[in-house]
Amino acid sequence: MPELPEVETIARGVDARVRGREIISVWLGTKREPLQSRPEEIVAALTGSIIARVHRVGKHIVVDLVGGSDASDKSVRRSREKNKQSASSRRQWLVHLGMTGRLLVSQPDVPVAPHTHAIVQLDDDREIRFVDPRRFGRLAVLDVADAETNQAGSAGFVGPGQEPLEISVDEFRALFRGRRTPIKSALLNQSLLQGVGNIYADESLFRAGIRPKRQAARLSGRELMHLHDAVQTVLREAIALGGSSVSDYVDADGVKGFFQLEHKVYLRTGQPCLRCKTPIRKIVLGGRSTHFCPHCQR
DNA sequence: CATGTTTCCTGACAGC
DNA sequence: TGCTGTCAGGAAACAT
Repeated sequence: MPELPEVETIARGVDARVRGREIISVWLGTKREPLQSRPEEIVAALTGSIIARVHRVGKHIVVDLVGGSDASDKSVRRSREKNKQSASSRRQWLVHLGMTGRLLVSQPDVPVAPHTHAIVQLDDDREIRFVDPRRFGRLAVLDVADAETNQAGSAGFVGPGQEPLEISVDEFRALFRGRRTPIKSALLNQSLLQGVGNIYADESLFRAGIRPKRQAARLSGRELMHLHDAVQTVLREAIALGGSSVSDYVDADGVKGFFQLEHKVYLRTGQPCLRCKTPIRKIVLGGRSTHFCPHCQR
């Protein structure tokens, strides 16, 4: 399941492969669930655009697009006129991989995998393919409004929460103030921190020595400081190793990550804690499987 | 608003 | 072998 480190790895890989390419055409499958924007809007936004950059925001892959064809779609054209951007329009293609989504850069002769929902043809004949068996992933396009609209000064999609790798300790503490929900659930809440998912929530809590069920608001300042550090350390290490390959995750080249070898609790139910040998326990918290060491985590 | 619960999907796997 | 049932889980929708 792609979380921040996996999405970062994929975004970097795709960026290195397709930056500067022009999009020639777009094919969309018949399934509706993966499309968050209207199909005509997606086709209009992508076709003829140049890929300026591919990066990550939270768990989203963001493809910055510049220029491109005039939209044949009325609402798209209307909004562009309103923003006076018809000459150098700026849009973003947002990809969320959900549980099983993949974004692949393929040669055209590579067979199209089952559950391929979108194929974006580039000017060098390669293709960006979006594949997602379980269809929890989403594609959307966004017209980027004027740069003043968001705080960071960077135009475009910013997501609902804070970036775990950029947040300060004080901001991090403030996120959990007054929250009665278990700390694990709070870590998974994307409108607080964006990018942390089930694996890295469990791993961060283990490294900080905190029980997943603890009420967020009841953690001490010191514990939150340790958790802030644990989250950042775990995410940075995971990025350095290309993410975690559990189930079928692979990066843009089809290469696996190696952080799963560093997992201390995730999917280690019943196995001895690597620090104290106590068997790792698994519980369900907010509908999510949750792994922890009952001795090391208080 | 905060929090908890249900729903969407298919592949993998257990059990018979 | 082949069927059925269960489970996984991000995020949105819905309920409390």
